[in-house]
Amino acid sequence: MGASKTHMFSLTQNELAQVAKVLAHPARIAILEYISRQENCICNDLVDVIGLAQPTISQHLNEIKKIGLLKGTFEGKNLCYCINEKRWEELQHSFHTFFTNINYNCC
Amino acid sequence: MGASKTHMFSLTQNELAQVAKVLAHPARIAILEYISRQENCICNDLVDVIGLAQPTISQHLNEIKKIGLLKGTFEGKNLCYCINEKRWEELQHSFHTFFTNINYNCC
DNA sequence: TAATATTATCGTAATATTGCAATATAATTT
DNA sequence: AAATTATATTGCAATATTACGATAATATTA
Repeated sequence: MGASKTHMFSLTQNELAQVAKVLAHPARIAILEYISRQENCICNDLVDVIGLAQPTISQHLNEIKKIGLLKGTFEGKNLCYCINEKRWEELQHSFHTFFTNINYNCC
Repeated sequence: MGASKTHMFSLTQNELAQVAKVLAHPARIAILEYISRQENCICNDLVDVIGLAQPTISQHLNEIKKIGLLKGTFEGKNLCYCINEKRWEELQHSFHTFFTNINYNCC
C-alpha cells in the first residue's frame, strides 16, 4: 500500500490531479511566476532568485516540463525556458471547468 | 533534507500550493465532484462510490476540510458534508488570478 | 441501556517527494 | 583542444503521502 490507485478514477480526474500536483509546491509556483515576468529565463537565474540548489531547481523545472507547461529554445548560448501559452490556456480552462461545474444545492 | 522549504516563499505562493496539493489526488477530485452532484452526502456512500476503504475516505475528506472547502451539518441521523460555496469561490478566484497574471512576452 | 450504524483515529507498511552533494553532460569561449 | 559556464543526472537521506486493518468514538434505534 501507499501507491495512489489511479486506475480507479477517470482520465479527466487523473489529469486534473496530475496538473494540481505540479502546482502543489511553492517553488514551482514561484518558478512559473518568475519565468512569466522575464523576457528571457536562464536556469541559473532561478537558482539565485528561488534560493534552492541547482539540481533541485532542475528537478522542479522537469516536473513543470512534464505537463507541457514549458517550451525551451536555445537562444545564443543559454537555454531559454518559456511558458507554453497554448498549454497554459488549456490548463486554465481545465481548472475553470472544474470550479464552474460544481453546484451547491446541498444543505 | 526532504522537507519543503516553505519559509522561502510568499504566503500567496504557499497558500496556492497548499490548495493545489489537496486537488492533487484523483480521489479528492472525485469526492468533490460527487458531493456537488448530491443533495445530501453521507460518507458511507462515498466508500461505495469511490471504492476506497472507509478510513481512507475519511482521511481524504479531512484534507479537503482542512482548506475550508467542506462544511458539515447534522441532518437527521447522518452527517452531511457540503461544499463551502464561499470558500470554493475564493479558491476559484485564486487560481483564476494565478492563471491570468502570466504573460508570454518571452521567446 | 444494549445493539446497531456511521465516522474518526491509531498503527503500520508501501510508495512518493524533496533537497542537495557529487558528478556527468553539453555548449561556449579563449 | 582546454578551460569555462550552464544544465542534467545520480545517489542518498529525510520527510510526506497513501492505504487499510484494527479499534475507538459518536450517534441512532430498538
